[in-house]
Amino acid sequence: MSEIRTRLAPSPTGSIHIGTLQKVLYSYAWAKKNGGKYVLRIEDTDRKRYVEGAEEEIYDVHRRLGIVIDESPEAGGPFSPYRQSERLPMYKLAAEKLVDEGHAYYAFETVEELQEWRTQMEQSGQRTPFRGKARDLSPAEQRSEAQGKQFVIRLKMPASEIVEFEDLIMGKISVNTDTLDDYVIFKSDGFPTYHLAVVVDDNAMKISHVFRGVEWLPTLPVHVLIYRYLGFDLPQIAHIPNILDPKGGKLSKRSGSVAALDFLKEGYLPEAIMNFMMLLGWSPKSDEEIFSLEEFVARFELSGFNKSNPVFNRDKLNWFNEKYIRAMSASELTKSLLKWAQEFHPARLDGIVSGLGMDKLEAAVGLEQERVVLLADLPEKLELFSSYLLEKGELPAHKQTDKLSSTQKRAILQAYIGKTSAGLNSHEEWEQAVREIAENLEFKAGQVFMLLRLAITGASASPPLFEFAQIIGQAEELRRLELVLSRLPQDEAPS
RNA sequence: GGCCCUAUCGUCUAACGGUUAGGACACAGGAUUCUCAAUCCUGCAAUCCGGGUUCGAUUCCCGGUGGGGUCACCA
Repeated sequence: MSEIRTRLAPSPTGSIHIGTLQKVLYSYAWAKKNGGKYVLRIEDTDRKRYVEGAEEEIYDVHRRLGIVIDESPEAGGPFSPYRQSERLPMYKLAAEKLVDEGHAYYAFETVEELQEWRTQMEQSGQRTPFRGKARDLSPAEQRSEAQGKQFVIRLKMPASEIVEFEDLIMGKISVNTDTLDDYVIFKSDGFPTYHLAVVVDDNAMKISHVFRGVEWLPTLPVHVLIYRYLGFDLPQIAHIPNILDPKGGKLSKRSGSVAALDFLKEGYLPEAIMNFMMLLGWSPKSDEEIFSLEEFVARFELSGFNKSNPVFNRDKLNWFNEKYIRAMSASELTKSLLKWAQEFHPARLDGIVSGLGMDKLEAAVGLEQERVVLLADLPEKLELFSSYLLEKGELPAHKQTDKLSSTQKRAILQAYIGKTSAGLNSHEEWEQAVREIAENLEFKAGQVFMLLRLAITGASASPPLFEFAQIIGQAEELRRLELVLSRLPQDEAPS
């Protein structure tokens, strides 16, 4: 069997869409599972839509995901160059060959004429496939007419032919050529269109399997015909269903990010994003759901695809992210957080880091680890440690402490200060002490815990108090308590 | 509108003619608990509709309906 070679063939026209991650994942996994190569080819034949920096982002995203590209413009390879704009002569040759053999022809309709033709079609409520006027001229006649004129080269659709193809995911596809236009394969600017370039390059680069979006299904017969006319063998092709927006239609910004990098910026981990994308449209034989990239590569097979369009489900993505965050050690998570902040939100963590120092930061992250969904949730939580929310404010109201008078609150806080100053060295000892206070003063334990939480953390939701206090240190703990005490109203009618 | 693809809980999906239609997310309830989480348990919830084929259809065929794609000198 010949080598398994897959490719990603993006156009450098903007940010990498989250959906193309699926093509990356499936292409990469299939190549690696079979000891083959994953190659990147840049399809930059549209000069108008070219975006500076887009190619760099493609490498960047791969690096962040930990996916190594075997052959690319950057890495080189045996089939260089890997940018279509640098491979122009090959397409021209192929196009001329098709003309010579009667499978393509020079067409002279101008853009305006075509536009007019389309409007006419639209008005008549019909749309017959386009056929150029020069399609039946001989190659020689076409070329002489082309002298000094603008022209394109169009594929000459055969009459009433049923083109059949076996798709890896969709199964048998069949289309009648009478419903297809004479597609432009070579533009007047000297660049090929996708249809020609993709066939020429996949063949030249010995691509064995193609994973691409279903939007290519309607033009698949065009590609099949070009392969046939050029005498090339067809690769195996899998048309991946597009991901839909929860609100209907294709995934769009109204439901959040769509660019892969934006998800990273939001605080999703690469592992979680990949894991989520793997399973949108593909599933393993087992019920397992958590896969590292390596595990996915090992398990990936072509039979697990679903044919219909999946809906993007953020709750599930969030669940994956939580799982991955919890699976990390506190120190790994701290590193990820620091790196994330540095890249996407510089200065966001500065106050926290300088306030806590690295050791305490890591300990605090460890405490908050089970309470966050995104990396982005962490800074706010960590601020409870590095700065006191009640520096200038009042003790927050809470249903558990509402019924306590100032005098009662004062009694509790003073009793606690007494105990904690004497030294409480373990979680158990600490908890025992608090419960004793509640018992002695005849309050519910819950009330006492909540009052202390409010006073020490400044918030009604926090990590366990003893562990929290350990991190901020006894001096800071006492300072916070004294501050609250000093602010409690002196006179108050008993409730 | 023409052409192409598609259809199992709200969502992601499993079940390659015979299952109490399975799992996961979400949701609800409970256990645990110093709050918030986490964790564990339980529950709710699906084969789009109509015809065939068959002893028997989620599964095969046809039609309808819904969804998606495409109809550029863009990919």
